[in-house]
Amino acid sequence: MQISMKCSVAVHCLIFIHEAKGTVKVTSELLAKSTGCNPVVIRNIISALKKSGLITVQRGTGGAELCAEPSQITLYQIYTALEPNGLKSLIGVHSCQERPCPVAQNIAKVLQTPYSQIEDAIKSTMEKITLQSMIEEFRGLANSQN
Amino acid sequence: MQISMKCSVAVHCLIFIHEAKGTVKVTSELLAKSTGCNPVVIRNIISALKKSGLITVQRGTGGAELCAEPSQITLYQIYTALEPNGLKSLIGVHSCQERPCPVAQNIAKVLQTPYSQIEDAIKSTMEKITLQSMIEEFRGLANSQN
DNA sequence: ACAAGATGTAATTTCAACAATTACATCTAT
DNA sequence: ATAGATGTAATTGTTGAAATTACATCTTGT
Repeated sequence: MQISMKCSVAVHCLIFIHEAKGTVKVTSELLAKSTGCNPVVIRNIISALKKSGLITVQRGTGGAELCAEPSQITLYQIYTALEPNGLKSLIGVHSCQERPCPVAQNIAKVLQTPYSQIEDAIKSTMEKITLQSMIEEFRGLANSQN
Repeated sequence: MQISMKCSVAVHCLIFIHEAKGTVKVTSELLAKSTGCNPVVIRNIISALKKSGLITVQRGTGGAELCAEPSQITLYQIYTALEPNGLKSLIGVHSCQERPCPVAQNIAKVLQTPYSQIEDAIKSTMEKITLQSMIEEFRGLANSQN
């Protein structure tokens, strides 16, 4: 599966939560309106972010807040919060090991090294991207919009 | 969508074609047996590789052969042969631009920079991986199997 | 105490993308 | 001509993601 929309929606939510701080109570209903997703989808994403310690959510009364400075939150943290299997799920290998052909029996192992290299490259790139940088980008865009 | 199984199957086919050179005629039927895919799926993959100039296929009589040295064929070439949209298709962004919220209106642009960085990282990693290196890996594994 | 408004999650439905399959036109060597 | 391939369009599963439904649980205000 792809680096799914979930990740984009999560970043959306985190920016929203940060920018709304002190002005309004951020509920799943509100985030659903902003992102265009269903409230339950939002709650699942929010729940995953919470389990990873990126945000706190006030049970019952509602309201989400960041747990850390945006400069300390990386895109990789956000991604892994949402994808328990991590980057493994990004690349697919066909299964054919039981077949009587030397290529079939070894293809999975042959692909392991290249695919790991790709995963590592994605990981280290994601680790360099912070929520802070995305918020700054957002503020620049939002200001020039007026 | 993911770096789909198609890519793994394509590498499988290319190794097969290379290793079979001079021994048997490599038909889509044969590749289908080895990979476990349907012959038509193989023909589509083979057809894409052909259009990119990586292999030649003898129309009518059958038989596929590499067009270049394995050391000159990179994983990135293989991948782009199969995915016309390239790495763009790997990362999904939710659409919410029409919504009356500054975050919603700008999120797509905010994500553009990070996602481009990820795509570039994947691309340059894939460009460093050659069919040659995968064939060597395969031969090492196949030999130690005996 | 209890109603209102939230979150947390399980279960189901919907939907889109991918792969498999069917079908058939076309090509090449014998 | 025919046998054995490739090239592709069209259709049919199949699978996984997202949306939705439903309901249990929590917190605060009254």
